[in-house]
Amino acid sequence: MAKASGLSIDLDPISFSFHSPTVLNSFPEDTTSDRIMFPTTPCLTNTLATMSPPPAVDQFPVKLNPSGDNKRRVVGERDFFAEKNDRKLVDDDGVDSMHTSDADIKGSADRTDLELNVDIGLNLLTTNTSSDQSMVDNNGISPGMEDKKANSEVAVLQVKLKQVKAENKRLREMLIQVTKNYNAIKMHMGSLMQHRGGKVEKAEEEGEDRMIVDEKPEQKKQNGGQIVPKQFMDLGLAAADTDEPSSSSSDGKSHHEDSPGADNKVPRFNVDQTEATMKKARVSVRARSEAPMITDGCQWRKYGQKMAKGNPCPRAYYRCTMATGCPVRKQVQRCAEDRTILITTYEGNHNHPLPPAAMAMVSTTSSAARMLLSGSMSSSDGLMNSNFLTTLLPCSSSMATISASAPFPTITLDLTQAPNPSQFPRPSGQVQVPFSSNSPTASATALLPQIFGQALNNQSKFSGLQMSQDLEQPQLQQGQENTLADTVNAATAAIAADPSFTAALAAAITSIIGSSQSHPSNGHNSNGMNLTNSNGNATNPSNSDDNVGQR
DNA sequence: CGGTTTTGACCTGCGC
DNA sequence: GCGCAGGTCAAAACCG
Repeated sequence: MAKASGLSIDLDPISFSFHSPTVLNSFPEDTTSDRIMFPTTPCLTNTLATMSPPPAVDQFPVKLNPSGDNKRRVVGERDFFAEKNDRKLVDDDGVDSMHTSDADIKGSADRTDLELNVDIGLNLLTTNTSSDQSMVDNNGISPGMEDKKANSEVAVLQVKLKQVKAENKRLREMLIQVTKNYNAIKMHMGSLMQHRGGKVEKAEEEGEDRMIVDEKPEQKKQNGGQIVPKQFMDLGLAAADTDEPSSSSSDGKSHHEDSPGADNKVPRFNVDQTEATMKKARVSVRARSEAPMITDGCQWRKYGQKMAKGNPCPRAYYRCTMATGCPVRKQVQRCAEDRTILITTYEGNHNHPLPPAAMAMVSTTSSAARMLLSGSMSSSDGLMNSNFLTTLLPCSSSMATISASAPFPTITLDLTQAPNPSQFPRPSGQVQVPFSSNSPTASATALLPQIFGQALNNQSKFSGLQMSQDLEQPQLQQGQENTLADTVNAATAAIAADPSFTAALAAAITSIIGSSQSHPSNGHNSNGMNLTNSNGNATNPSNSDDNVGQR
């Protein structure tokens, strides 16, 4: 799949860029760092190790010109040795135009190719040093053979030097691009943190008094630019792997137990804030299903049920039982307005390996939560949110809602048929992107996590690069918009036109892959975006029956 | 019999 | 301080 190969560099700029500052500063000297993930790096490193310093070529003229003239020879002169010894030697300009015909050149090139093949096997690079000169001169080898041998070495070195230069050039361009991306991300995060600072203060009063709220960008720079990278890494893989158990959002005890192991080099503001927020971030999925739960591949145990205000349907609480102490929980509740709609809300990160069937939903929740947090850190970050949504939606043929006003940052993925956005009340500050679709069936609901997982997984990989490019190259957005619009239209048309939902899903999945490879844009889609006034959960405020205690 | 579900009690945060 | 609502605990019941 495209996800696995070829896209790793382009689609995962965060991990690269965020690890890169140290490497970038030392590159290319620090070519052994495993943080450099260019596929060609090992080759380059080896090549540089054997080829550097390149001026080693200058040693050969000494041998090639016994007269003591140390002037450098050029490669084009090497066919001189195929001629009679009485042939005129090259002039001081290193050009033998008077005696070199086109046939000679071609013949020389052919020989060079042949010699290259032979000489590579001889490993001449490791045996021919300046200190060998006297030994070579005295070991009884005829001058002709010696010259020919040296000539082939020159050819080998010249070719390799060309290759190295070309690779260096390519890597330099990539390095420049990566550096740009990194700087853009750093700047963007700086602005996000500044913007976020005021919002965090209130949360700090709840007990996280060790956070450094007023940290300024200058202070971040003094930390070697590691703050932003570290934070994002923690949000990503680390969050899924190291999240400790009992991260109940209500007991609050875990908030004071998870800091001792934190990296002291990282300001607590970032680590604590993101960890605490990550635990509270939620991903809600709305889907039509007759089943009591949507199939997501995980094992759940119901630990509670409660009547929620404004909804006659009870809310069930589940906790993941695939591993002891897994902090992941979910709530399942039917929509008050339409009881065929099942609302599943996920919270937390699994602390154990997952079966393939569960990976999709895990990708969905973790990626959505990650994107939600990164996007919600700034209300002005329209790029992020729209970027996320437009990537998500081409495959979902539904509606995604980001709630910044809810108690916990929540993103709602609406997989139900919702041609009329006003059908369900929405919280204020939410962004909705309606898409036309056929209504998913209960069986289709089981497939949706896979689709979302793919989409969100892709999104999580390219978001950083996309964001940086958005910042640096706004002129590209128009073209990307077109690409996205095409993708959206194609996916929507495929879903709408095909009566077979399975076929439509295949088309949608194809569009996902295509969109990820073609750099989906953050632009507006053809279906538009609109702001609505609602508040995130599908409860009906007018239905104020107090059902608590009816259990 | 072990795992899961049910359900009343309890805890916590928040608004008034 | 009080009540409300959301969330969790844990014993009992249930199930395969």
